[in-house]
Amino acid sequence: MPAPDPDSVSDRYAKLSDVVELAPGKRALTKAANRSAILDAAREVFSEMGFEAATVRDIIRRTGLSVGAFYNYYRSKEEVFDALADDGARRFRPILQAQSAQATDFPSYLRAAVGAYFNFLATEHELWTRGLEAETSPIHVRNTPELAAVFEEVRRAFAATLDRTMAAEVDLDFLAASAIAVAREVGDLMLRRRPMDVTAATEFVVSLISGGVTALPGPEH
Amino acid sequence: MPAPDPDSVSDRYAKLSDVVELAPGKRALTKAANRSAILDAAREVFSEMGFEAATVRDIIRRTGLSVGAFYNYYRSKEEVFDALADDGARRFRPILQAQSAQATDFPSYLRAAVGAYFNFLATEHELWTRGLEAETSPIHVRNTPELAAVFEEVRRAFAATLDRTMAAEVDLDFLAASAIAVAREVGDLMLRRRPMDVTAATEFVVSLISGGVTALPGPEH
Amino acid sequence: MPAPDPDSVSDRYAKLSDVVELAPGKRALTKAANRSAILDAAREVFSEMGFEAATVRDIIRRTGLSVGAFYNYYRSKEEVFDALADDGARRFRPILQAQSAQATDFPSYLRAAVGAYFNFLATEHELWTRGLEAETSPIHVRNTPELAAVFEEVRRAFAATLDRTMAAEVDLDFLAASAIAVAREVGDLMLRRRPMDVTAATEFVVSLISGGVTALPGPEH
Amino acid sequence: MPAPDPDSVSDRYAKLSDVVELAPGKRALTKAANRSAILDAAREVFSEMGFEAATVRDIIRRTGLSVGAFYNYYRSKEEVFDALADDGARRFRPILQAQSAQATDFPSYLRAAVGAYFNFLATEHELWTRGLEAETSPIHVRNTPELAAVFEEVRRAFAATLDRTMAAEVDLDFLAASAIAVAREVGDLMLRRRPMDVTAATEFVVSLISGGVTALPGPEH
DNA sequence: AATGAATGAGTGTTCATTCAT
DNA sequence: CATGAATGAACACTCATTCAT
Repeated sequence: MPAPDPDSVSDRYAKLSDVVELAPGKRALTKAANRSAILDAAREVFSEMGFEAATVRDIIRRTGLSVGAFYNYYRSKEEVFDALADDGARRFRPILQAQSAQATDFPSYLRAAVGAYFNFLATEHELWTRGLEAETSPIHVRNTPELAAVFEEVRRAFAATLDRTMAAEVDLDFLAASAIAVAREVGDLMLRRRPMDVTAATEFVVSLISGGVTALPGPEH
Repeated sequence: MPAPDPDSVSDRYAKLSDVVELAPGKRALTKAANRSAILDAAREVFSEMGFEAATVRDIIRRTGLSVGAFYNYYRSKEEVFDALADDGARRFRPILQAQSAQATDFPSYLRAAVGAYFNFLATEHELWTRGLEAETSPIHVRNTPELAAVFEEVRRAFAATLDRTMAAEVDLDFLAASAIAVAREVGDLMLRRRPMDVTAATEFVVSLISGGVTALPGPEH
Repeated sequence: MPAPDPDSVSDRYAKLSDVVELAPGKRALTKAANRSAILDAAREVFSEMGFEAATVRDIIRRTGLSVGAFYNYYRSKEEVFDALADDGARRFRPILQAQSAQATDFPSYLRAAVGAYFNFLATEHELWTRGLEAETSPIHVRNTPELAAVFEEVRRAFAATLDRTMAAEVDLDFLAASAIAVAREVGDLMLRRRPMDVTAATEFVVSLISGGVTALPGPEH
Repeated sequence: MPAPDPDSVSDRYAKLSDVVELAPGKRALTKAANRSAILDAAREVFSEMGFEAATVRDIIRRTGLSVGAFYNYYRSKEEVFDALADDGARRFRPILQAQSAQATDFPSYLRAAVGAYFNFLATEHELWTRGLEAETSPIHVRNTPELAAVFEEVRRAFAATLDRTMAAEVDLDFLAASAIAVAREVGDLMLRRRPMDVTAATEFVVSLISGGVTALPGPEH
């Protein structure tokens, strides 16, 4: 931690050594590619076996790089984990903002946020489970670092909207936590259904949170 | 060595010496105490660092016993984990059944189940965080074995009730998962509030699931 | 090792405490029985799994005694091993002496010694393999302590006879070692044949050592 | 992890870097040296204390390497053992074949095989007892993996020859076992004599097996 | 930078032995 | 003496991390 930290995922593509050549040279490309390859591999591995069980060798094995190279890009196993979280949050933020831009009241924000999340989920899903899909049946999508980050993102924005639009008499903490939890759980289920129906899932969550059981739409409908 | 193994400390509770004296002898007392001490320590350790990260040595360190003693009582790290799950389920089941006995429709069952769960949670909480309470801030109560078992219990009963009382047009999987998730999350929050208000938390969950945001009671009210 | 060593197998049946009662009391009987039970169990266990793999618990499990009792009778796992050797030697010595008493020249002594050994082997065999016989197929009778002791016994007597009756020009060390080795190996084989033919085996060894291949009798003949 | 495992140090002997330079690079040299150092150390350790009693740490202690390094080269304690056996057999086979090529009848084959074995023994001896020679007095060369393999080799060839050249009336099993045992024992003794006389030892065994005691040559003669 | 062998603390587990009861 | 729970040093093996090449 005394060192300059070359690793916040915001890749500093142009480093002194690379600048010698006019365009980002092969070196720089390789560097970015390696960094990203490690990240991808780590995503898969963490999602397949969880952080604890995953070994650094599991990760680099999928990249074709060497153990040593891993430590050139990330200082520790934990750092990749964090990088993954950053990465997820960075990818999710624009989606969230795009969808929730014109939402003003709680229901519209809720729909925007949940929709954004489910879309993100559907898009990313294959990144996390590239290939082996049905081989092992991971009853739950593991608590990947990116998911954690995304939740945090939503939780914040969500709470803010709630704050602005709801009367003070509801327990905002409880409500935010509940909504997030429902979204997480339903999102999880959604990922495992075929066909994967993002709209239906969104509708379910919005209805449940807004009007409770009685407001619920039917399934497959 | 897969055989019953008469050598382990475990459970030949009824021996001559025990029968002769009315109360369990000092030996038996110590045995029970140790077994329970290990269980308690394991509960704490698992809840603080999760099963993978927890080491057998972490567990026994808190008991003052030796590594060897651990293996006198449990055959493996996994066995304590399972014992914990059994234990939780065994303690929870009667509570759940007592509360949900006369519930016939979905709302009353929901209230019964959530109430049972929150009561169980409040009661058990100190078992899981004995002492160190605020020392580390475990953002989430970890997925302890007992919690897992309890969830399973509720999920089953819950789904059954749902099945009987709701029209076919709601997505039961989504609903059950959502209700459980909300209960889990709100329960978690409840545990960290002072004063700990079981009734309010129960009321919140029941209201949200039944009638959505608009049906929600105010906080601290 | 500073202690008086209560354990050389030559059982000191009468100990101070036992002498209080006139005849060897129940205590003494039990003591002798326990000591012998441990020895028997150890014999089996060592012969089944070898010294290293055998555990003290394996041994006492077969006696119904407690671990503690084991250490009342023998100071260590190694000590039982040694006791077993002593025991075997002590049982074998009279047999050997009886058979070789009137032997004067080398051939007659050879026959006597080999015969004694094979008889001993046949007799003891069931002690070592009580029950499970064919269950596992121990390609070789394990180098039990008693066997080692018996060999030593024969080797000595053998060398002595050799010394007296053979011209100085044969290599006595080589010869003794060879004869012993042959006896050991053939004895081993003999134990696994059905019917077990002690005479044939003896004849084979005596013939081979005396006259070489050309002097050999046919098998099953 | 049962898969070929590209991560272990082992044997991707032909790599670009190795092919470019004529001689193996320093890296490769070190690797080969370490692998061989471990093998040598294991040979010693197994021969001194036997497989069961030997610990991986005993082995690596003699190499100056770390525990981890051991597992870079061999996947388990058992694997070194097997490697040792393979190694011994591989070294012995050509010697045996060279010597027994033109042997047709039993006596000539016997002399060839025994001679081959004793020569092998004499050559290998220093490998097994490097240094400590007289320090501990290993009454018997332990049943090292290589010895076991070599025996098997001889036993097979031996039995084959026997089969072809001897009348059916001798007990081939007894005879093969006996000859092997004698060779083993005499070889053992030979190793401990100074000067070490391979020819005399061979002569002794051949004479004894062929013609028995009366055919024996004198010692040191 | 890349490589991959080396490192050694740490893991779950076993077992000879001790000792309070 | 008998008992069996407690002890802790070992054991085989793993893995994050370092570092010479």
